[in-house]
Amino acid sequence: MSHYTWDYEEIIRAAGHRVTPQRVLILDAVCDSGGHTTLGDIYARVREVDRTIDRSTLYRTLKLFVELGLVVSADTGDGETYYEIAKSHRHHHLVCRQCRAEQEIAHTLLEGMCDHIYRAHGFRVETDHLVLFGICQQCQQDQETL
Amino acid sequence: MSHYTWDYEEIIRAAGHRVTPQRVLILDAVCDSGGHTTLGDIYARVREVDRTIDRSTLYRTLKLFVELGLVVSADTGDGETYYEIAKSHRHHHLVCRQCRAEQEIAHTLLEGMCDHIYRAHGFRVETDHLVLFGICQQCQQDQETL
DNA sequence: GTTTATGCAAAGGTTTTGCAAGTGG
DNA sequence: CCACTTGCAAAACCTTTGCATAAAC
Repeated sequence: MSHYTWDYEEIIRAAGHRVTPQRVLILDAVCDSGGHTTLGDIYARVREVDRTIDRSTLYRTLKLFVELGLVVSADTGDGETYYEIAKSHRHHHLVCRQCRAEQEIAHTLLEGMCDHIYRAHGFRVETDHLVLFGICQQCQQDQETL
Repeated sequence: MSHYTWDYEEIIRAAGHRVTPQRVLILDAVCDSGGHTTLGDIYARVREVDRTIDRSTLYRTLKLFVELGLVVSADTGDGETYYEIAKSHRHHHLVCRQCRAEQEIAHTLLEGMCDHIYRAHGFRVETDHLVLFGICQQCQQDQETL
């Protein structure tokens, strides 16, 4: 899951923007974090490499990356925005309220719902990165055995 | 859509909290606003009755009401938290990315998806107030006619 | 060289918190 | 009465913005 597989520099330049060390560093950080991360986490990562990088740069850069489609953002509904490297397949996340574990799920599982909503309300759901909260299998089993 | 139908005072007291004029006023305001409202809106409403009520009281009270299940909160991703009186039926919201219009949808539309997820991953989705982003019917039509 | 991006600092906004005074049960 | 609540003020956040400097192209 590396951004090295696509020519991100070309994408940035094609949109009339410049490839700076900071931008490369930030894209690296989002990549290295694996799943989805918060801005605070990305900040900590880039800070380990470059002590002078500023939060405002991070905000501006992430906003740009989302616009360019290099990064997808997800609003969890709990106040924090999550960021993740754009992948080829649309997917979403399940986050367990108890153990905080997260897993990825295919977009296929949501397609039925999107259809239902479109048929009922004419509304085209475009959430490309949904985060659903609930209780994971493991925590359910742990509760039953109590 | 009135809170007078349930014994909210009993719920508050049962949890070891007190029924103050401010709390009653705030619950009234959330109710009167009909659908979902922002804290600023609630603040304006309660201020019309009581000029001395403070924002911090409002924050504390709404937080309490959410804990008690009297009010549900949702983060629409635009920086403000929305509040709404808890209703008997679970429901969710659609937010248009273009015109920012919001509409309510029945939980029924999500049940199929929840089942799919449970069957595929054993994960029990418990999001009781989901906010889905996309493009509403009106904005789709406006785009087509351009 | 131009134009864009950065870092800094400061501002704007929402939400939280410490504390003395007030009030519900 | 006593513990919980309130209002006030201040602080803690998160995010954005203006501007001079620095860097990319």
